[in-house]
Amino acid sequence: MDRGVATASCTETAAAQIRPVTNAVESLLPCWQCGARSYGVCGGLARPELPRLASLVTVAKASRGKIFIHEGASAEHFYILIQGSAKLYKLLPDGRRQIIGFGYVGSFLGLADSENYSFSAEAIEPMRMCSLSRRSLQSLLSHSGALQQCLLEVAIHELALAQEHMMLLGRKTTIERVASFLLSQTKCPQPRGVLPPRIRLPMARGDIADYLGVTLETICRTIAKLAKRGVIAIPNVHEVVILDPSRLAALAKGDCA
Amino acid sequence: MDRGVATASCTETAAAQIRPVTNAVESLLPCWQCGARSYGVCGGLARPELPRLASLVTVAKASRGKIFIHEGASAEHFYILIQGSAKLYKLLPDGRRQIIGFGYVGSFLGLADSENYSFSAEAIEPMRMCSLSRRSLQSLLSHSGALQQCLLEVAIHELALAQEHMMLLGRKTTIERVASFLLSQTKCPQPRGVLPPRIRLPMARGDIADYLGVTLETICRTIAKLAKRGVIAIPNVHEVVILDPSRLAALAKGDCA
DNA sequence: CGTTATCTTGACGTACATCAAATGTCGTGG
DNA sequence: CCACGACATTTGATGTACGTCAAGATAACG
Repeated sequence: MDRGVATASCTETAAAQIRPVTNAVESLLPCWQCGARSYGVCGGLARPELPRLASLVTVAKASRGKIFIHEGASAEHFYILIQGSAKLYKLLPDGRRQIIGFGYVGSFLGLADSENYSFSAEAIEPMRMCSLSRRSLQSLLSHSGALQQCLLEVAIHELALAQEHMMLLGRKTTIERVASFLLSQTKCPQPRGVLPPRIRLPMARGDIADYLGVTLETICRTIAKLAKRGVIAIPNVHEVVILDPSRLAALAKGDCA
Repeated sequence: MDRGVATASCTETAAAQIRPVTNAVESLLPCWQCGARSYGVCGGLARPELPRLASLVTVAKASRGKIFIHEGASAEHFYILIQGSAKLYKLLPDGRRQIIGFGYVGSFLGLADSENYSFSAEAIEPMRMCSLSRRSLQSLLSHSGALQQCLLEVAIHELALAQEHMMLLGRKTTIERVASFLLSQTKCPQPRGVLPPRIRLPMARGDIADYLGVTLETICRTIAKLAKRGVIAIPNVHEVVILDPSRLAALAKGDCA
């Protein structure tokens, strides 16, 4: 049913393709990669649906610190992150900030329940993303039940994450928050070839603080405490090694002191 | 297109109806009512789709205190609340509780991103709800793009609410939390004929506390403080009158002290 | 290699939790 | 109808986890 509309060609090395459609196809290659991971939108799409997606998507870059979604602005575009990472946050009038989540490779960003974004997004590291206009997404959705299904699953998953985070923010102590955070990071895309216990923290301490609802100083102290207790080790500021996973898990659930 | 398969019988008073199909239609009447409100799932459904929905739904009751969704249990059913209200919550092993939301008339409850519920739900008041098996919902979704669309919107709206709540739990002071909560309650279905400034709080103080991430005592003190300042009045424990809406809104956003 | 941002550690203050007791509310049965 | 008991709410007294302020150490960057 999908005959060769020049779908394929999916490796980085095959850049020497001739037909112009190739570029579009290439832009969607990362979606396949995301799909390999758990919750990318593209992961749920069947092969025949990808060309249409590819034809509507453009690849954009953002350097560290670039704010590419502005809370309150008209929600014209959606993004699928294909490289780097981002922080999503909301602000109060006086500048207090709550980071509501981080975006990694495969994340779908920009879902809003009104005409406007309800949060901002800023690149933590140099970033690449697929950009999709609102109208394109609507068109895709109306043509593909699979995509709709997929997006629903993504939204429901995000909702479950948000609920877990509410529990953290409302009821957990600082050490439980940090333990939970470190554990959750182990489930994020990690650089290849590194063993599971070592995790990368691309974000600043202040970002972790605003994500966990405490201050920067408290984050420092708590991470130091975990290290002193031998639960983790800190080779450098942006990496953590989990020495005692089960104890960390127990701490995260508040099972012990 | 759906002829009378003599489905349910659903109203308390009109049990003497003759044509079997009437009951089915009637059972879905409350959906129409929800639709009048903003975010009921049924609200987005076109008339021709309702009979199919009605044929798969059964009406259930729950008395005050009844836990009808158990965190961790297999997610076999979804519910659409048609009367009363409920609290949704998660627990930590040691009993700490975070209420992640309240359900009112029109709420769709039970969305889970795995085979199991990720939260519990308990009736705050005597409750009636439409119950829908997981397989029924899947069947409905596969037949109706409109329903899928609708459910996506509901999920996205819930997500936005959750994000707003994260901001509240992570960064707002107690008085800001209470002000935000009272304001949000003004947007919930209220008993007919009552003027907007008076809001009903069916839940206990302890529920509000677990929703806002503080203690019961702090809730009492803060409500009392708002009353002392003349922002609200408290005719009785389960009702609040907003005397100064703009000041309450300012407090909720942290705009002033 | 200097400049600046980020991180870490310490000293002190405070908003909220905890503990405790009085008061109010509601359902039940005498 | 009223009296009783159980439970919810309110208010007070005290403790503490975390925030705030400040200074120094380390890392990032041009």
